[in-house]
Amino acid sequence: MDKQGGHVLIVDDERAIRRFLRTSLSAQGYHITEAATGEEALTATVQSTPDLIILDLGLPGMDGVEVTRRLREWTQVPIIILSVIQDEGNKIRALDAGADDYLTKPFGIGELMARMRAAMRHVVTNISDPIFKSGGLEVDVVSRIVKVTGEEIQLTPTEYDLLRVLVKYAGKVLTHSQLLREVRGTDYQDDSHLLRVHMSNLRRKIEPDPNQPQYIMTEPGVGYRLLLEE
Amino acid sequence: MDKQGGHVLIVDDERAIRRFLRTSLSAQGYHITEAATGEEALTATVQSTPDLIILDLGLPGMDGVEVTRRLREWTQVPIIILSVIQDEGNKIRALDAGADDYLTKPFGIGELMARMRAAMRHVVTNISDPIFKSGGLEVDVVSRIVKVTGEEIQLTPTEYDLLRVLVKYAGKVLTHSQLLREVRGTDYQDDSHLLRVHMSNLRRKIEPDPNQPQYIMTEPGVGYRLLLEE
DNA sequence: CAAAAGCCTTGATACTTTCTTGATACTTAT
DNA sequence: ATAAGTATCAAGAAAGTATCAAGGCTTTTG
Repeated sequence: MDKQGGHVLIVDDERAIRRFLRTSLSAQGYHITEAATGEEALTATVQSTPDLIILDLGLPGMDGVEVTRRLREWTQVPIIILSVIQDEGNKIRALDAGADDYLTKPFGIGELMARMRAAMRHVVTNISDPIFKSGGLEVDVVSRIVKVTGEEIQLTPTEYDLLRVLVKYAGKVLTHSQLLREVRGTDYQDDSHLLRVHMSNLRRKIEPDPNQPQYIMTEPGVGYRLLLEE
Repeated sequence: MDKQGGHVLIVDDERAIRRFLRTSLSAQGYHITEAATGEEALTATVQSTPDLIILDLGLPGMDGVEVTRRLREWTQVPIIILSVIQDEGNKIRALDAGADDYLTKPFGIGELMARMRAAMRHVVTNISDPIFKSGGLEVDVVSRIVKVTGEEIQLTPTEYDLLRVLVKYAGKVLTHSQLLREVRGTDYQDDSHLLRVHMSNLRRKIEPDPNQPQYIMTEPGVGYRLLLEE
């Protein structure tokens, strides 16, 4: 269904199963990381911050339930358990340890992917938008809404894109070509006049006094930078 | 495990199964409401605001998938599907319609309860008001009735879907392709002309003055967004 | 079964907003 | 004072938007 599915960590001691999952999921646009043991799974979760974990129950050493428990001490990432064990007690233990779903092998890859989509839905729907704030400036990049001292501001696509890139690298200096490249592609990356016009329009809309910028600072000879404030 | 488990709506046309579930879940401290048909399920969800819904797939009339779809138009309440059908396609359809889990009969009551606990862990939000209001606009997403300043308005299916998606993401900017995808599927997501015609028709029906929209704002170069008021 | 009604889709056209370009003034450092 | 870089204004070009109307499809009705 949806391409660009996100990042999935596959934990299984059997190489064949990892390969099967990697192939199937990659084809659907998921980005894959693999781990073969429980310990590896824990470090891989920290390092690669997956959007979902597929976890085999029967790992050597630290088993799936224990891995789940350890993960749930600090993260809410969706976990889907795979297992050959049909036993109800096992399912209950795994789910109560914090797993989101439990699937017995053999399973259909279509069903697994449907359950993955279901598990990942929870995360997005329940978390409110991350909002960038600096002084009186607020940028909600999910809703695409910009406010200055509580008042909503209307920006053109280019102006908004410019601001979005500045927010993305807030506090850091962005060169003219970096900004142009991110906003209008490589073709325009030398047209700094164009950038200045758009920047002027953007400032007129968000700066209380464009002559004395409060948010977007000019770095002469280099580019611009968005000020970070508490 | 947990007593005082919350409020569960059981939807099944077989009285025996409803009774079995009611008995088992009541013993665990859950408060139970029952429904025998899809239509009853929809009204019961509004009236009793359950924390979780157990939904049989094979209902007479409106089936479980359709009930799920209708519920997901406005609420995120966890839905666990029960079914005698093992077929993978059925599972995928139900999960993609918005169900949280799918359990085939016969099932262990212990597993069901573990899956219920897992499903309820996700939810932070309560059931929202199924009637959206903003200024003089009222959208009842359960009965699909739209009113402007108290007057009922007749919308075509496409117009209603468009409005429903706008309501679902009220206050947020929706791009043309997002709107088209939710309303007509991925095939049409580039046909922005089509979107404009429908949007124009919708506005003619709900906006007092389509030249100066009060509800549906155009975000030039991006898409549309439904205004939130008080 | 045919006619009518309603809806979706497409094309044409007028309209609005945004982008780009050129001209001009300003700032800062040498 | 000059040169290089920066900011702003204004106008034409380009892109995006709103609306009307006609044709085709499906569903409802007589």
